[in-house]
Amino acid sequence: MKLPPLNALRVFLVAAEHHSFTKAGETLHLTQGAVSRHIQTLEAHYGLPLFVRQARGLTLTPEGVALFPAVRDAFSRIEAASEAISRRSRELRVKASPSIASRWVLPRFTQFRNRYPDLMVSLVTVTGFDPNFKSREYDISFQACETQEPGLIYHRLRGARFVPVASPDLFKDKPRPTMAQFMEYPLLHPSHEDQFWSQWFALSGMNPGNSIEAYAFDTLDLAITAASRGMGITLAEESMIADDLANGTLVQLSDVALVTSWAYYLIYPQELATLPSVIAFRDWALAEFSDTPPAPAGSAQ
Amino acid sequence: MKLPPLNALRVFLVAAEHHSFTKAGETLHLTQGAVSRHIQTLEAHYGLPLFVRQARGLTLTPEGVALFPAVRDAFSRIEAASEAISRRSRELRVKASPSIASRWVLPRFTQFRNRYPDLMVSLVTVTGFDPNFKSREYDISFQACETQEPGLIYHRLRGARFVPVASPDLFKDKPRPTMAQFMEYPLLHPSHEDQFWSQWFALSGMNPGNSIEAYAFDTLDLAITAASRGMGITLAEESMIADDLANGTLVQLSDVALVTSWAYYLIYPQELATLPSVIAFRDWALAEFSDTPPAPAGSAQ
DNA sequence: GTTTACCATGCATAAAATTCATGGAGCAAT
DNA sequence: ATTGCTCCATGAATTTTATGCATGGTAAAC
Repeated sequence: MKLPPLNALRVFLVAAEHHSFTKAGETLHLTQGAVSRHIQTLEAHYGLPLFVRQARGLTLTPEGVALFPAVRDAFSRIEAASEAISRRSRELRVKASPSIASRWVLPRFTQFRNRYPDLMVSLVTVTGFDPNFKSREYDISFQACETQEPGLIYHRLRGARFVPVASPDLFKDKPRPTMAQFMEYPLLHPSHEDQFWSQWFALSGMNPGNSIEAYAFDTLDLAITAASRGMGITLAEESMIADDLANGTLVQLSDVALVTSWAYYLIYPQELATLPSVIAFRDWALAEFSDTPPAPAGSAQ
Repeated sequence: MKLPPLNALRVFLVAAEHHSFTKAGETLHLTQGAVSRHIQTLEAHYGLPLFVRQARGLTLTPEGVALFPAVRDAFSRIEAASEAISRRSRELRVKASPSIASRWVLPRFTQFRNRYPDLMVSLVTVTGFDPNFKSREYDISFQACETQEPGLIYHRLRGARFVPVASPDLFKDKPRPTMAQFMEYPLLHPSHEDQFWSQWFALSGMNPGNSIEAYAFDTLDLAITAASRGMGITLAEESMIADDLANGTLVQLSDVALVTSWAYYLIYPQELATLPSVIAFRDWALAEFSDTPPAPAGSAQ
C-alpha cells in the first residue's frame, strides 16, 4: 500500500475546491507558496500534473478531476468517524436515584463541572436500574446493590448506614428524646418494603411495639425532607444528611447505626472504562464519596 | 473541517491491523518509538485513548474500533483513485495504420521504450480511424488526414511524398528504367482508390496509356513489400522506405515526387494533453518523424 | 503599455518526525 | 519469588519536512 502524501492531498482538496492556490492558502492558514509546494509534491508523487495553471484561474486536469471526489469522500469519512468518537468523549451522562441525585450528587456537581468545563455532564434521575446499561441512556451510575453483573465495573463507594434524625423544631423546648421516647413521635419510614425501624430497634435491644409505621415514603430523600420539616423522626442514610446536620436542619438522635448488607457503588460498562470522561468522573466520585481512601486509579473494588 | 493528523491516522491503521506498534513500525519502516509517538499524537487530538496497552498484546478501545473501518475505507478509496490515475500515466496506447506501424513506428519503437522503460507502450494497428477517440482504444494516433476535428490536438509530422521504387533484382543486368520505360514493368498501385500513378505521370509530363493498373494493394506497406520482392515498380511514401533504400532492398527510380494534399499527423484528445506519457511520446515522435524542426513544446500546428 | 492577478521558486527558518538509547510494566516459566 | 522476555513509553539529539518571505515570471485585462 503506497499512499500519496496525505497532507498534500488535503491541500489539493482545498485548492481544487477554490480553483486557486491563493485562496486555498487563506483557508488553510498557509501562504500561497506553501500550497504551491504541496501540489508540486503531489504531482511529483503521481508523476503527472493535477492542475492546469492558466493566467485566468486554475483548472483540474482529468487526473485531478478523477482524484478529487475520492479525496473528498475519504476525508469526509474520516471526519464523520472522528466527530462521532470525539462527541462521545465530551459527553457524560450520570445516572442516580432521586435520593442520591439530590443528596449526594447535585450538591457537589458544580464542583465537578468547574473542574472539567469542556465536559457536558448531565444527570439522569430515574428510579429503576438497567443492570446492563443496555438502554444506553446513561454512561455511569450511582447504585445501591448487592450482586455484580459481568461486563460492568463496580467501584464500592460506601456501605449504607442508617441513623435516626429529626428536625430540632420537632422538640421545641423539650429535651431531645432518648431511644425509648422515639415512639412518642411519628416515625417516618424511608421505604415501603424494608423494615428499617424494626431492625434498628432490634439493634438497640428494644421492642418498638405497634407504633412502628406512621408514614412510609417512596425514597430515602423524601423521608429526610419530611423529617427536616418536622413531621417526625426518620432513619436517614448517613451520607445524605451531612449538609442538614451541619446547618442544623436536622439533628442526629443516636449514634446507633443500622448497617445494611448492601452498599453504594459507582458502576459503568467495561467498554467505557477507557473514556477520559468516565475516568475523570470516577476518580472524582471516589475521592468525594468514598468512605475509604481512594483506590489506585483503574482498580475495581 | 478539522481533520485529525493524517499521517498519524495512517500509522494508527497499520498498528490496529498488526495489534502491535513494533510490527507496525516494521511495516512502515519506522521504529517502534515513532509509531508510539504517532499514536500519542492521535490520542491527544481526540482526547481519548485508541489502544489498550496490555503486556500481552495491544487492543483497540471502542473508540479505536469505531475509527478503524472509517480510516481503512478512506485510505483504500484514496489508494484506488491513486492507482487509477497512476496507471493512466504509465500506459500509452499508440494507434497507427498498418503501413505506418510497420514502416515508421516499429523500427524506432524500441528506442522509445528504452528511453522510457517504466512506460508500458503498446501499438494498436487498425485500419479505420475513430476521429474522436471515442472508443478509447488508443491514446494517440498517427494519422494521415486533411481536416481537423475540435477537441483533438494535431501535430503535423510531414507531407506525403510518393516516389517510384523497385527492387534492384527486377532489372537483373539491365540498366534501370527511365520514366518512359516504367511501363515495361508491372506498376504496383498502393491504393485501390487514389490514382497515384496517373498523377505521378502527369507530374512528369507523360501519358502512361493503358498499362496503368497492374496490381493494386490495400495498403502502402503491401505495395512496398511487393516491390521489394521484385514484383514491379511502386510509388512509395518517402518516409516509409528509408531503411529499404539504405540496405539496397529497394532503389529509387526518379527524383520526381508526387506531393499529395494531405499530410501525416500525430493526433490525441485535448484532455490527454497533460499526461506526461502523451507529452513524452509526442515530443519524441515530433523529433523523430517530422520533416520540420520540432515545434516548441505544447504548441499544436 | 501598464496593471493586475496568479502561480513558481530560492533561501532562510520554524516545526515535525524520527532515531537512539533507556526505562518500566506485565506475563510466563523456573 | 525471581528471572527473562516482550512490549510500549519517553528524553534528548538529529534529520527531515513544511512554511514563510520576498521575488520573479506570465498571461489576461484595462
